[in-house]
Amino acid sequence: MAITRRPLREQIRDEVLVRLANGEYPIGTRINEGTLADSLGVSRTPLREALAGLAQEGVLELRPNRGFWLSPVTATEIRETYPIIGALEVLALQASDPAKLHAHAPKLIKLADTMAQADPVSAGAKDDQWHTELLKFCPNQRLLALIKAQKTVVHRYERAFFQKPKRIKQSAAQHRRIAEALLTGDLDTAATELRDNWELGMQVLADLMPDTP
Amino acid sequence: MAITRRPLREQIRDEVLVRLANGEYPIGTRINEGTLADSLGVSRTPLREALAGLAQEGVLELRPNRGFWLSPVTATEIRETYPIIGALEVLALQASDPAKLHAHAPKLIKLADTMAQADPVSAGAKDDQWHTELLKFCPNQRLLALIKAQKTVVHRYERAFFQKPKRIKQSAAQHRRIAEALLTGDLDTAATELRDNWELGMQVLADLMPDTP
DNA sequence: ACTCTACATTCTGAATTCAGAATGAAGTAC
DNA sequence: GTACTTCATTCTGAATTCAGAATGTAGAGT
Repeated sequence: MAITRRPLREQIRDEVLVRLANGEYPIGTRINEGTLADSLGVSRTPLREALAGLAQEGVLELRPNRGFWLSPVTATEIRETYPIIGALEVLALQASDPAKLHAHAPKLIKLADTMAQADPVSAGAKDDQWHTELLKFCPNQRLLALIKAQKTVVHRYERAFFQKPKRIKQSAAQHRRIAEALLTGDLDTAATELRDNWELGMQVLADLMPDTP
Repeated sequence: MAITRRPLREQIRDEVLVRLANGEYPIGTRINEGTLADSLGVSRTPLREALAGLAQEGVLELRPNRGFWLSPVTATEIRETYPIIGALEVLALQASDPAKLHAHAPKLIKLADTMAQADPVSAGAKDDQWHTELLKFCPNQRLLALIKAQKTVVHRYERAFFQKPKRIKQSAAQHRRIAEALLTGDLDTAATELRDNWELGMQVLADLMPDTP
């Protein structure tokens, strides 16, 4: 067995993200370090390190002498983050080997079709999976890490997006068009469609958010 | 007077970055937390928080049970980071108000000309200043913060780039062309030239680096 | 009744302490 | 003389403790 000596701080990070995704902490409230540390069964030191990391990524907010807060994500924040992810994914796509993308396109088409029939609960995971597959030939590891970090910030809002089955279909159709463009070797179209894919997410979610709290 | 109660961890971060920029710590060595904490006059707790933040950005490396290391930047890392910065700056440019860019172009041209005559020591600062001025109308604060973070990683290699006066001139000329494109409202050309500007930096620095240590 | 102040409580930010992993040196076997 | 093992030392990772800031409440004064 692979002896997993993962740093406590990383395990904490993952667990906190899971709890956030489950909506266990109400938005807009303060995180009580002591209470959370107790509930996790660890001390405040590694917990603070984990929270500080999440704050640096933008998942949490750290107010001086006021601790960590789950500030409600504003429409502004959505409008700022999604274009970043879009641009980074386009860059990752352009950095990938076109031949490999071409060979991989059929699988991406299949995955898109699977997603089209997914229910709102599992659609988010399918969407994630598709994007991961799309970028798996990108050799720029730093870029992939950065994309992952940015996605973490908005990850818990995916659920809201896929609430309406229509959007699942819409998004899956975009995925299909991207994959088809890769099949014909039309990288420019693929890039444009990919940007649009994130643009759609931005528009929908920004509209759902309170405007300027 | 504005009573500055800046968190210790941020002050430490800045001080460590200054020392890194001054080349006070030899590349490829381990950072001794205790020693550094003593030399800074603080305890290891906030120091670790600061170092963890730098590690997350990629300035340092954190090996499990081996502490923080100043791993030598490889050619690979340069080749991975610069395109990211380039893509993000292009996005920031495209998100800016064209009218404001147009009005600001003369100042950018002037700054470019100033930089063309700078010596290798001050050229880096001039370069930074120019890029800051270029992006100052970008309304996407998160994007600007991300760009700043990415630049931190490669910042201490700027010095090497501007060692040769020829490169200062080259870079300044690119800046001028970008500004001129903004003056005529040709945003596409400006974006392309901006990408090339980072491409040039990447090529030169990657060649200077040891290949695959 | 309302407001302002003083004080007690709670929580964060930082220092200190403790436990366990990694490193290096000494000693022994071959 | 060389290689392997054992043990002491050093350093990281985590827990605990301490100091000071923020918040909430009770009581005095108007």
